[in-house]
Amino acid sequence: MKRERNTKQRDAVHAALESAGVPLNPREILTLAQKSVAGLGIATVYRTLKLLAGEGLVEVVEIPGEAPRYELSGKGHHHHFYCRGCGKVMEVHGCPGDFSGLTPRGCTLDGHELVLFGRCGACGAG
Amino acid sequence: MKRERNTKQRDAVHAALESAGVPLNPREILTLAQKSVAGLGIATVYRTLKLLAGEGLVEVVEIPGEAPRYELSGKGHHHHFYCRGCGKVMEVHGCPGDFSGLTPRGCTLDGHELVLFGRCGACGAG
DNA sequence: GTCGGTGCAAACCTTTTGCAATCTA
DNA sequence: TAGATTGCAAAAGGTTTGCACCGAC
Repeated sequence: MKRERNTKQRDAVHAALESAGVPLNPREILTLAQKSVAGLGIATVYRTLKLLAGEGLVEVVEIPGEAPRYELSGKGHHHHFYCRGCGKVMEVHGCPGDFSGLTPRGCTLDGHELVLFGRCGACGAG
Repeated sequence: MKRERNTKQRDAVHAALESAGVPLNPREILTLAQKSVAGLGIATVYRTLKLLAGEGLVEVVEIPGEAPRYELSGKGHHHHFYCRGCGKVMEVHGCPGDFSGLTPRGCTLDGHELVLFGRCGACGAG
């Protein structure tokens, strides 16, 4: 059996996500985490994210047309709003819920992903 | 002004999407289209897809964790069901519709993307 | 001391771009 | 003929992997 070890790199990645509060991409995570672990490499960020995702501590947020972002899990079921103006991602609490009526015949539904698009207040309706 | 020209390459890409009926990724489109245009290059597929998307003839289908796929537009508003077993993508007709209640305060909603996950009949409930 | 984790660099993959040749209108 | 389009190859991201060294337990 393979036990995992606690390292400052892993803490730094986790802490970066925690302090940000919004989904970050690996590059942003690297920048943030390097403030506590100077020599941190991007490869370690990817490895750590994959590891944390495997543990269920981190979730992947996919915005169509964007690189994957990562956020801490444990926030309960939620979705995201993507601002086409500034690219900012916000959490959307609540969920329309039951999509079973849309499921194709013969298929079993076990999850869904919803992303809202628009413009945030700062970017205006333009 | 820049007028577009009709080329066999463009026809081949469009025909490939038409014959498939389901969203395809660029590689699959290349393979299909090469049956009618032998020397077709992947770069042309990408350029053509972008061009067709700009014209509104093609739409991008993003499945979290998967490479982008493309499908012909003009099917009206719909979403997709992704089978975790075989990776097949099916169309989902109908839409829960109004997500304006979920939109963050101060934000303007102008679109959404919904993907359902599960297993198709052939892949069982496993 | 062991063996998992890390950093660096190279490898990979997908997508984009530069450029000369080609083809449509 | 003009200029958009193409194919090839190189470039440009983003992500993964090999390997020797480092560090947690």
